[in-house]
Amino acid sequence: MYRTHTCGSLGKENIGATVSLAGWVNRRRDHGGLVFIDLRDKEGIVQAVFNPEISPAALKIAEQLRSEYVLTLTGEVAKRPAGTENLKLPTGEIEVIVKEAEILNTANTPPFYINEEVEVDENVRLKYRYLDLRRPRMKENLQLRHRVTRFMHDFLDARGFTEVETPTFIKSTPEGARDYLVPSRIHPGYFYALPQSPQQLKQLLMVGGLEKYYQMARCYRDEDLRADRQPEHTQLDMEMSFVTQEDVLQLLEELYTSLAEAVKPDKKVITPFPRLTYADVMLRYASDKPDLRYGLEIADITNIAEKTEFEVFKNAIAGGGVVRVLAAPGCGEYTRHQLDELNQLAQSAGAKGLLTISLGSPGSKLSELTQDMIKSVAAKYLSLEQVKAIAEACGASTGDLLLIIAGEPDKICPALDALRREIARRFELADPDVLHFAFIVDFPLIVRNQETGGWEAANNPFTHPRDEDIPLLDTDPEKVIGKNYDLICNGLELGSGSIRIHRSDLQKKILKVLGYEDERINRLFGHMLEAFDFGAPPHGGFGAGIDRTVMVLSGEQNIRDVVAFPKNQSAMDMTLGAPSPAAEEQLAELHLRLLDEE
RNA sequence: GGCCCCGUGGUGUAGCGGACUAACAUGCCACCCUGUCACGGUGGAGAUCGGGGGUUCAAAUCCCCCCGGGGUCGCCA
Repeated sequence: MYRTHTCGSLGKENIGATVSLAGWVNRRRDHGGLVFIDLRDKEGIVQAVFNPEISPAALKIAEQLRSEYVLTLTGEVAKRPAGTENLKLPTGEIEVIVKEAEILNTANTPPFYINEEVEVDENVRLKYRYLDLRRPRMKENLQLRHRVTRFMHDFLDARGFTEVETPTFIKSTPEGARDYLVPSRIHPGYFYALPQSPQQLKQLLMVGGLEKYYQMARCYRDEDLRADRQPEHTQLDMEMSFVTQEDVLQLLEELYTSLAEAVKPDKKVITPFPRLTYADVMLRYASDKPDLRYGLEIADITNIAEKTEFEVFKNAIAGGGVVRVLAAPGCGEYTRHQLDELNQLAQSAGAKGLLTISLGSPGSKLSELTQDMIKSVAAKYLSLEQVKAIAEACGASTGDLLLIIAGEPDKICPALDALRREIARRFELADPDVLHFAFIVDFPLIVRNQETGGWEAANNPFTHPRDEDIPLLDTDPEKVIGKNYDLICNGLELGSGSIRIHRSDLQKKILKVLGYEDERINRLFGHMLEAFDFGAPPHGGFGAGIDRTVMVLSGEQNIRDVVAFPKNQSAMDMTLGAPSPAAEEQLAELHLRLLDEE
C-alpha cells in the first residue's frame, strides 16, 4: 500500500495519526539540517518535514529529492508550531513529520513550471501535455468537464432518457462539413465516414421507439480549426419523441440553469433565457451568436441616411444596401489614429468603409448638440437634425462616437459584429461572472448557395419547416422558417437542434426543393424515408457542445484548454505526433496508393 | 489559400542599427544554512537572438524569402 491518505485531505482532525502519503515533489526547501517538502497529489498539497533528529535516514532521502520526483512517505501528522502556520494552504495548520521515505521515481527537470501559473508557449505545453495536466489550471478544467458530463448524465437519467451508443464508422452523407474517411480493407475502394453527428441514427432511434435518447457523442469534421473548433469534439446528443420546440427549449433551459448552479454556483445566470429570432439578432447585434452581457445595440438608419446628401449612403441604398450604426460610448474624442484602427478593423471584416461621427466631449445632453461639436468627414453632408436622429436611434449621447457602415446586410454584419466586440473588449463590458444564455429561433430553413445559385438547407435537410410556411416551399423557399434553434452563451454557440421531419412525403418534398433528383434521394436518404413510412413519431432534439460548454463555464478563451489532448491549429497532435505517414504495407492492405503531390 | 500578430538561455521577459563579450527574473548545478512555505546566502553553467539571403564599416535590431506557432476570413448543414 502506497498511501493511507491523500495530501490535500489532511487536516487538524488527523493530528497524532500516522499516515502514509504518495505524490510528487511540488517544492523543496532545504535548510541544511532541516528539509521541507511540499508533497502534491490530485487532492492538494501538504508540507512534509524531514528532521535529522527524527529520522536521519529520511533526511538522506530528502537531500536527493528534486522537483517532480515521485515519493512515498510515512510519518505523523502534527500541529504546526505556533507562528509557522501557512494560511495560504488548506492544509497549512498541520504538517507531516516524516519517519520513512522512499523515492518511487526520479524526474527530469520539467521544461516549464508545474508549480507556478505562468504562460508557456503552447507548443511546449502540448508536447509535454502530461506535465501541463499536472498544473492546477488544466487539472481544474478537466475536473470541471467531468462534473459537467456527470451532471448531464444524472439529469437526463432522472428524466427517463436512455443512453445509446451509435457507431463511429458510418456512411458519408451529402452536405455539411468535409468527412473524415476510414478506408475499408474488406471492400476495396469503399470508405466509412466518421460521424459529423449521429443525426440520422438518433432519428432512427426515435423510429425505434426509444422516445428519449441521449449520448455523449464524439463528432468529427475535417474543417479548419479555430479557437472554439477542434476536428473532433464531444456533443451531448439528445432526441425526444412527441415533443414540440417549446418542450425541447424548456428542457434545455432547465438543464443549463441547474448545471450552472451545480458546477459554478458563483456565476450569475440570466433567467429565463431570452428567445431571440434570427432576424432580430442579426439586426440588433449583427451576429447569430451575440454576447448579450453588454448592450451596444446596432440600429438601422437606412431611412435617415437616404435623406442625407452623402453620396456613399445614397449609392449603397440604391444598390439594395442598408445603413446601420453602432455607438461607441465615450469615444467621441478618439484621435485620428484610433479612428483609423477602427476603420481598418471594419474593412478587414469586409466593410467597404467606416463612417465615424464624433459627438464631441461628454457632459451635455443630446438636445444641446451643436454643429461644431460634430466631427466627421461627412459632416457637411449631414444636417444637425440628421446626426441627432442617428444618435438617438442607437442611444448615443454627446461624447460618444457613431460607427456607421453602409452596404448589403450580408457584407456589413461581420464588420459591425467585429466593431461591437472590439468596443466591448476595450471597455471590458463583458462581465466574467455572468452567463448570459439565450435561444436563437426562427432561422431560415433554406438559403441560396452563393456558388451554385441553388437552394441548400441552412441547418440540415431534416429540419421541419414551420407548419404555416409549408405552402411557401413551392413559391418562396427562402421565406420558409424552420423549427430549429441555437443555444448561445457569452458569444459562443453552445449547440443547436430542431424539430425533425417525420413524414416521408414532407421529407421528399424538402429534398426536391433542395435540388435532389429521385434517384439521389433514394440512394442517399432511402433508408430514412423507408423508416419514416413505418410509423415514425414526431420528434426533435439537440446537440450541445461539451467543449464549448466547459469553455464558457471555466471562462477559458480556447477550446484546447478544456481538452486533455487537443490538436493544434494545423490539426496535429503534438503529444503523440499525429498524423504520421502510413507504411506501404498498410496502404496496400487498404487498397490505397498515394498521389505524387508537388 | 488571404489578412493580422508572435518567434532572444529550460521557462517568462528586456534589448529594436554601434557602448551586446546579449540584460533581468526564475529554473538548473555546487557549497553553506534547523521553521521555511515563491525560504535565504555565495558561486557557477546555460542563448551564434526560428532558418536562409540581403542592405550596412557594423544587424537580435532594417529589408526579402522560408519555417514554426497563434488569431481571423474562406470553410464549419
